[in-house]
Amino acid sequence: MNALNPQRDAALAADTSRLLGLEVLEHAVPYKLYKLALRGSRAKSAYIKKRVGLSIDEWKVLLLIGTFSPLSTKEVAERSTLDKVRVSRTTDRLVRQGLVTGHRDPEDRRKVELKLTRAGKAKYRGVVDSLATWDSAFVQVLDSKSLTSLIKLLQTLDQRIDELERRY
Amino acid sequence: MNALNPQRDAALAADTSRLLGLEVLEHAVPYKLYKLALRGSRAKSAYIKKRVGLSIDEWKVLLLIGTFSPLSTKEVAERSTLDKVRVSRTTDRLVRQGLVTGHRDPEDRRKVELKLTRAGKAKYRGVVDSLATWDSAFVQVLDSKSLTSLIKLLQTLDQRIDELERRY
DNA sequence: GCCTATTCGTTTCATCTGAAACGATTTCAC
DNA sequence: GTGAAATCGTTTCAGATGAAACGAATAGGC
Repeated sequence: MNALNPQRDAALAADTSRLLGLEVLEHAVPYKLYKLALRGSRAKSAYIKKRVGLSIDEWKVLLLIGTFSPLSTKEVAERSTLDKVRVSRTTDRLVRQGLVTGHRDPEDRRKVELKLTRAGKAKYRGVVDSLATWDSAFVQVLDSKSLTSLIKLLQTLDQRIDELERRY
Repeated sequence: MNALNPQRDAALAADTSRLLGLEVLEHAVPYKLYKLALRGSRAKSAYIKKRVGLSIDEWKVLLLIGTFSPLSTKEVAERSTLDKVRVSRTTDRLVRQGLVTGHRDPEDRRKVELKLTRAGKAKYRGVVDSLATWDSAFVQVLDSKSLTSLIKLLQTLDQRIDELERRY
């Protein structure tokens, strides 16, 4: 496989006529970005699974409930990238593990008031601690200037997606 | 039932979230990175789906076969992020669409020689063109210096994952 | 040659997934 | 008030998923 060559990559990304499949797939920025994000997510999840024994969905939901308690199923869905079906199933699992309680809201009996149990709070602290450890270790390779620059670049690209979604 | 202490619990949660939870979930770099990559991938896939009518798996496999033809199922799996089961099912769909042929390799009758049909080659050009259009439009918001910088940052973080996987 | 181990691709099977349908409840219009 | 519409969370159902089992073919040791 070819050595990394940022300048050539940039040129390739901008020059349609010279593109072949290989370059598009393996050297284009979107591909690198996607692969990095996926790898990072998987590595972090494996780490958290090992330390607190929860799946991605589980610790995400637990984190939200622990932080904003009490929360309804819908509110958890809105604050995460999970849909309500998935949240419902995840909270069900958390309840069965004795980490979360889900009683009907007396104010509106359609809703469920999700709260952490004592055991849930202990898990919550474990999740928060693991996340903090991993995330800070992750970005520690970057000095503060690089980190600021990265955040700005990501934000720019995020806005770019808005534009492209409108255009195409 | 466990004895709850709402006031103390609320204070604890709020305090913890201010220190860690909230920042970790919504403001941390890994989260931004993941969200951007996911959004970008979905937007691009929707665009390609609209232009050439293929799913992500389908155009990825088509792209690899078109670029390295002939390729076996295993080779496609190795060059992509898909496992062999997934590749097998995807090629099956591509064959049924008349875009790919899969004859047994006469040299080694366990293997399948995957090649593009005439229609497959037309699709291939459509995929390449769509990818080039999207990818170059995507990174066009960044000047060449920013792009180079971004690529370097991504590479640094990718290596960082290697380190963290070894450590934890 | 012969027998075992390995490789390749497909199929099986138990699980996961989310759109749509659903019952229960609340809100709104009248 | 009464009935229609909307909201909330769960369940259903048809399709997707991948680890493991599988048959077919080849490679390697003797």
